[in-house]
Amino acid sequence: MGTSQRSGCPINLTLELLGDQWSLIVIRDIMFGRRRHFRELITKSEEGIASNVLADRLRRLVENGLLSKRDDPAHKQKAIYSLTEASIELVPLLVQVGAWGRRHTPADPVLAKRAKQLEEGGPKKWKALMAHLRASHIGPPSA
Amino acid sequence: MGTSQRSGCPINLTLELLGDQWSLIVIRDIMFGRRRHFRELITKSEEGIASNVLADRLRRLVENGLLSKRDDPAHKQKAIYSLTEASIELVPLLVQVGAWGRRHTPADPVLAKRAKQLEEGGPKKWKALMAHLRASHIGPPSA
DNA sequence: CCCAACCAGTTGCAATATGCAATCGGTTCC
DNA sequence: GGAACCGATTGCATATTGCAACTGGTTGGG
Repeated sequence: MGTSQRSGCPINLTLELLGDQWSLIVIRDIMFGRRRHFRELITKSEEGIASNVLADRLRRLVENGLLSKRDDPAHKQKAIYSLTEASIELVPLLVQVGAWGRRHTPADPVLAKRAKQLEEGGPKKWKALMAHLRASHIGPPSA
Repeated sequence: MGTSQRSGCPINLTLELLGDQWSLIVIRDIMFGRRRHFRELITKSEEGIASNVLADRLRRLVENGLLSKRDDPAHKQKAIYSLTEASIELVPLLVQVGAWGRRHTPADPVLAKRAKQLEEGGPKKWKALMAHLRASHIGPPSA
């Protein structure tokens, strides 16, 4: 799946990276669900991702610059996954995915609440969220 | 793949419908590439979709209300595929997919040109495009 | 010190999906 | 009447997914 390069269309290239059932779910959980470790992603997964698939997706997302991985200083075995600038810039895309899902799928109103707030908050709110994510995943600019 | 219902999250439900390598490519080609027939989608496909996969995706997209299918009055064998209101409302989502791809993938500048224009045109331009698509795919409101 | 719980994955296997090329029965054009 | 065109379908090799069990190592409490 690596260097396929079906075409240079930006939509196609994005789908080659993220067009599967799980990649955006993993990013959603890290972005909105505050998960940072493998175990958290597995055990708190609403959709029940399999551990081998999660391992594969995390590896590929890191490989493609959508996540970064580092050791947890407090625990030799724990790995901390963080969003990168590239994945933080998926916020507007995810907002539109949520907005469409809210209107055209039988989405649970409770789960759709955050999607609705982000959608109605507009670009201003998205940018605030993105700034917040940068602070907690990438750290201050001079760090 | 039918009634999986992994969760009621709007992002998840959207990915269950459209989260694969080809569905959004097919919609992109119908939406921006003015393809309306099976043959057009196959022979003019930049990415080279296989005919069995295209047949499957068209069937599923029709089944899920993202496309409609009708007979071509001018040719007994031809089927005309049209966008529906649901897929026309994917415009903002596709704009964001294109916008992200333009920034974060090695997209061809020529192919990225329309993505750039739509992105920079803002919601006003998207709505104009959506109105145009409604006119040519769904027909006038009182028809 | 010891053991249970926890850590990030890996392995094996069956089921499913994809990619590819050839082909089908029917239609239309010349 | 024959070639080109129509929307698919078929058969087959390969790749991906889902599931459950398991691995080697770490940590914290008693």
